[in-house]
Amino acid sequence: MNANIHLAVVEDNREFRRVLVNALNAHPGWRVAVECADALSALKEIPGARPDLVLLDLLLPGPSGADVIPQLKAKLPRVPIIVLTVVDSPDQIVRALEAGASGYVLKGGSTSDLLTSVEDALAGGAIMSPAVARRVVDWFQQRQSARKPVDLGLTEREWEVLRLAARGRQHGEISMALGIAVNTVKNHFRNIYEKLGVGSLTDALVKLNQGRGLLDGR
Amino acid sequence: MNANIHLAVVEDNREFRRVLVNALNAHPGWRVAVECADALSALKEIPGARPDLVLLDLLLPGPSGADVIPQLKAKLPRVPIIVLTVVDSPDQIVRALEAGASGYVLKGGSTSDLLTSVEDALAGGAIMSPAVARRVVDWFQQRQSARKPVDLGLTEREWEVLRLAARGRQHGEISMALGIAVNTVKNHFRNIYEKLGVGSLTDALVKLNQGRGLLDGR
DNA sequence: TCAGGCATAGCCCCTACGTGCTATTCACAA
DNA sequence: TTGTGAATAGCACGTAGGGGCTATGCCTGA
Repeated sequence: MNANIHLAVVEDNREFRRVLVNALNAHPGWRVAVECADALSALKEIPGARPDLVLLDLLLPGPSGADVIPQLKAKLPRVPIIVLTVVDSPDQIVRALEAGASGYVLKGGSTSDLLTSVEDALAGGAIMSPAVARRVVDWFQQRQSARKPVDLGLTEREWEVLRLAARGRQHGEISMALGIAVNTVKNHFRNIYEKLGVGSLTDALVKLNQGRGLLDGR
Repeated sequence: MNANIHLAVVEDNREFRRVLVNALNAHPGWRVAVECADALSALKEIPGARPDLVLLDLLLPGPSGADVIPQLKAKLPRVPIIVLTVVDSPDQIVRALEAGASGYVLKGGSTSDLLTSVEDALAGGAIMSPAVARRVVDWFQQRQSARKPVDLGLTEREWEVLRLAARGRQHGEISMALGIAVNTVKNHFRNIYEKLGVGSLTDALVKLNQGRGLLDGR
């Protein structure tokens, strides 16, 4: 099964690319079939070469490596992509994983660690070094805590009203559902808006989703 | 620094717990200070014992291990919790990580792998075996793709308008931002609403978030 | 006992929004 | 060439939603 594994490498730094390619070629059964220095040529050359795995740097001249992940994945859905970069922000990591990366490895680790990672990825696993995993876990926890403390003094009733509104009910329907007058519903909204410092339902929902936008990611 | 690391183990299976405790105690400098067989006693005994790390099974008689994570974390914020279980569903894994677990290890790996994991966690890293990482990555991608296929024939321009609206901009602001007339913006909305089969912005956003409710989870 | 917060409710007003209808331009495919 | 769809734009109309202002009954804590 080590027959002839073809690899693709996208990395703009010449020096580092040389080292990388040499290390990979030294591994029995592996061969670096494509080398690219930027995102555009990666998109041009990689799909045709049909490699078994892609090693991708994020910081590239021009379009970022993150941008090419979805497009590569679209053309080579079953080919694992490992991101290899110095960027260690949780957001970047999560974005890469969402885009379809199978692994995320920080530059600076040992070469043998990297080779192991590639092996794991070829075997169908996903790769996260403890440092990267730490970031992902941080992201999860911040995501969680970013949701709860949304506690800007809204009363129970106000939450009820807001939740119904967030499901698309309008004032009249809410008043029916809660068995109160429309004017009362309006009053609740009035108070909600004041507490949140906004001026419309959409604003309120945006605020509660903390600026994340209600439909980022299309 | 290996001075005297105190560990806590929560695991209902007597056999497995024995094996586990023996393996951990065999490690120089480590000592299992607390053993619990269920969630309730874990909550009672662990905070007082102030261990340096907790190994936690998810499948326990009575309350699940997942339920105790937040409470343990509240009392011992800086103590890493490693989940050690047979449960490998992405949802469970993500839930545990959100709750505050620092690592997630599947039972069935080798004991030495486990010991390495504990070391990594004590060193401040997070732990995910390739198998677990795979699940997490799957979760990310499914989360992403669960959003995309919302493709009810909206044009590029319509998405633009909608995205701005979802961030709280109103018709006038959108028209400014895009350099088009307010009437055109209204027209886009008209078409968007028709395509989505709704009658208001809120409805549209609800629809695109596929009924998930815009603020479930308060 | 009294102040203050909450839920309730009414009235008036204005405007952003949703909708019905029409029209022009451009690009692309039949 | 003609037709279809997208993007642009206008006008007119009605209403849901947001805001100013006031008021009452209830409960709780000082």
